[in-house]
Amino acid sequence: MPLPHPLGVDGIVAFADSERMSLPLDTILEGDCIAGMNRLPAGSVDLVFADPPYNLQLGGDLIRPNATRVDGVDEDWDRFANFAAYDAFTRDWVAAARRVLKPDGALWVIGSYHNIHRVGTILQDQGFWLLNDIVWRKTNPMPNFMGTRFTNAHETLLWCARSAEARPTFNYATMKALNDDLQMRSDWMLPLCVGQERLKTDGRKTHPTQKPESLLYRIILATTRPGDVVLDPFFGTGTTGAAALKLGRHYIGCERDPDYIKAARARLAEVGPAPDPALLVTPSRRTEPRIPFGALIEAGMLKPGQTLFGGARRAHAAIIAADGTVCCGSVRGSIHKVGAQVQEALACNGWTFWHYEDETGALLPIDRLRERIRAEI
Amino acid sequence: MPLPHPLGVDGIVAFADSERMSLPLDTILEGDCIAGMNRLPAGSVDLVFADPPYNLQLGGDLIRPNATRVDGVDEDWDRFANFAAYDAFTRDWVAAARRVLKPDGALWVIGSYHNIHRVGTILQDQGFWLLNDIVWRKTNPMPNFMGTRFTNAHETLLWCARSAEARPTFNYATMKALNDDLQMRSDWMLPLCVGQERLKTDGRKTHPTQKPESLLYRIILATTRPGDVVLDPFFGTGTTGAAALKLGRHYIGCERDPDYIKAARARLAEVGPAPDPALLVTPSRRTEPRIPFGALIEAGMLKPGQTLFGGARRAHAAIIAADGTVCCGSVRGSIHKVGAQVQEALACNGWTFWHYEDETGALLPIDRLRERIRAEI
DNA sequence: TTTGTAATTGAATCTCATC
DNA sequence: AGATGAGATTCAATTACAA
Repeated sequence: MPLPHPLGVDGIVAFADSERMSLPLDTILEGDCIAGMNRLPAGSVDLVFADPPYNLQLGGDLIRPNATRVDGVDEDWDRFANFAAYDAFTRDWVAAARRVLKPDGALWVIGSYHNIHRVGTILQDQGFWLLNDIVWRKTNPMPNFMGTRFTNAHETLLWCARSAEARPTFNYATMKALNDDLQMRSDWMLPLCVGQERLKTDGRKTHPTQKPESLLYRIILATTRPGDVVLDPFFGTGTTGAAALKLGRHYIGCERDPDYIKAARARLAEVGPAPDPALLVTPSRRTEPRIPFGALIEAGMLKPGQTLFGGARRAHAAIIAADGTVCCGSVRGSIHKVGAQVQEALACNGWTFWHYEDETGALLPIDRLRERIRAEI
Repeated sequence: MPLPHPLGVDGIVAFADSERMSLPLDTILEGDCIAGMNRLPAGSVDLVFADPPYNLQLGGDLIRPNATRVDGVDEDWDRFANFAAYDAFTRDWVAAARRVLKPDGALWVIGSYHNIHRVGTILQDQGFWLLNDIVWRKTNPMPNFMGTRFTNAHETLLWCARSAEARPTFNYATMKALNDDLQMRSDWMLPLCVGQERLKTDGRKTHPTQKPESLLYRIILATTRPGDVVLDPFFGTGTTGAAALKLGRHYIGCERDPDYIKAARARLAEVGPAPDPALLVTPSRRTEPRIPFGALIEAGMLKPGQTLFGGARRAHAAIIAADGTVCCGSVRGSIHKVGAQVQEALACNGWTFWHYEDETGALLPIDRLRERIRAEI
C-alpha cells in the first residue's frame, strides 16, 4: 500500500488531529507560515491578509542622483532561483491559507508587478474567485531616479473569495460612509508608512516593507465583522495585528524572524482597547429587520380597501387587500410586483414607489410607515 | 525524418519566405491576428499594443436601480471554455507578437482583473520583461449597482520589453512635460470613451469596448518615436491607428470582424496629420485631492470612540465611529449632517464646526488635520 | 436662445432567505 | 440543489427635452 503523499488533495499537509491546536487568538506563531497554518483547524479563520515576498529581482545597487545608495529590499527571504521556485512557494502558502479559511472567508494579497500576476494566476487556479483588484496609490512614492520608466507609484491588492459561490463579508455601507457617502472605488490613495509610524531598531527601519496601518484599517473594516479572526501568514512587525485589535477583531500571525516577532509583540502590547462595538458597524437598510408589508395593515396604519398611489401626479393607483397584496386592475400581488407591472419595468421597490394619503391629503411613501414600526422595535 | 511541428520553437508558425509580405504600413489585415502577424517579417515592428478579450465570464442580467438593463459584453469573441483555453489563446498571440517585434521593441497589453494575471504570467514565462504596470483610473466608471463590491474603477496596462537586456524607447522628458513637470506616475486618470468620440452604428455603439484615444495617445507618445510602426492585433474600430497617425507613426492592425473593419477604415480616412490638442488630457492637480473625513481616522489622527466638540464652550459633543460618521445622541451621520442637526440648522461645514482636543487639551478645528494630510500629498 | 431637469449610459465576473 | 419572490441598490458625463 503506497504511503500517502505529504501534500494531500488541495496541497494540504496531513496532520493528526492531536497535533492541531485550537485557535490561538491574538498570538504570533513562530516559524514557517505553512507549518504554522497547518497546525490550525481547517475552516477556522474569517480573513487571510498576506504580504508575501515580492521576488523583486533587484540587480546591483541603485544610486540616487545625489550619490546616496537606495536601501533596497535584499533580504534572503526575497530571493528565489526563478519563477518556478516562486510559483511553488506561492502555491504552497495559498493552499495552506485555503485550508484554514472558512467557506465564506476571504483572502487579500498585496504585491507589485513583479509577483502579483504569478499570485493572481495561482489564486484562480486553486479556485479562488477574484472580487476586486485594488490599487494602492501612494501619495509619496519613490521617484524613478534614472528616468527610464514611469514612477512606480502604486501597489496592487487582490481581494478574493474562497469560491465563486461563497458569500464573503463586505461592509458596503461602512465603506460608503468612510468615503463621504460615495461608493468606495477600487483605487485608494494612502500614504507610505513613514515618520512616527515606521518602526525603528537602532535608528534603522526594523522591516524593509512595513505597510501603513491605514491600509489594513480599510481592508479589515471593509471585509470582516467585529470579533472575526484575521490571519496574516507573513506577519512581519504586526501591522495586521495592530489594525485588527484597534477594530475589535482577533489576529493570528505567522513569522519566522525573531527580530520582527520581538518588534511586533512590543507594538501589539501598546494597542489600547477597541471602541464600543456599536461604533464599529454602520447601520443600513440591509442590516435592519425585515418588515412585511402586511405588518402595516396589522398595525392599523393602512386599511384593506384603502388606495395607494404611485408615480408622478398619482399616475397609478392600487387597492390594498387584507392579505397584504395590492390590486391594480387585473394585476394582484406584492407591492413590488404590482409596482413593476404597472410601470412595465423590470423591477420596482414598492416601499418607495407607493404612497398613501395622510390626514391632510398629502402623499407620503409607505416606507415612512415601515420606519415608524422599526423605531418602535 | 519527422515532419517539423507546425509550431516551432517559441510557438512560431513556420512560413516560407515567399508567403511573407513586406511591412504593410497603415493597413488593416483582415482575419485572425495570429495568421496576420505570422505573415509579417520577424523583428519588424517597434511597438505592439494589444487589447485582447478579457474573458469576463458574466452571469445573468444586471438591472440598475432605475430598473433598466446593463448592456454587458456578451460577444462570442469573449467566450472561453475555461482558464486553460484562455491561456492557450494568450500564449499563441503573445508568441506571434514576440516574433514580429524588433529586439528593442516593446509590448503593451490592457486588461482587467479577470484576465490580466493570466496575461502577465504568460508574458514573463515567454521572456518579456515587465517595465511598469499602469493603472488607468476612470473618471466616470460604471458604479457597482448592487452594493456588493468596490466600484471597479480602473483597468490595468502592462508595459514590457522583449527581454531584460533590451533598451526600449521611453520619452521621459515628453511625459514629464505632459505632467506639469513632474515625473509621470504609474496611475493615469482618464475618462471613458463616451459622447462624440464613441463610434455609433444605427444609434448603437459599434464596438462594446472602444478605448479612449487619450489612452493610446499617451502610450504611443511615451514609448515610440515618430515614424515607428505600431501593431495592434485586436484592432477593433481602430483607436490605435487613429492615435498613431495623429502622432506621425505608422499602424498595422489585425481584425476579424468586417463591421469593425468598415468602421475603422471610415474613421482612419478622416484622420488629419495634426495632433488633436484635446488628447493632451493632463490631470488637474487642483481639483484632485478630495479628503473624506474618514481619511483622518485611517491616518490615525483621530480614533474611533474619540469625542469631537462643536460650538462655544463645548456646547455640543459627538463620538467618532470607525466608518467616519459621528454620533450625537441618537443622531448618526457625516460631520456636516450631525453638525447641522445639533445646531438645528439647514447646513453646516463640519470641517470648521467640529474640534478635537490635542495633547495639551487645547481645542483645534478638525480642518487642521485635513490641511496636514493635503500638505503631505 | 438659454437654462434647468430628466434620461441615458459605461469591459459588470453585482442578493438572499425561503421553500 | 434549484426555483421563487422580497426588496436593496448608482456615479459622472453627456444628451435630450422641457420651460
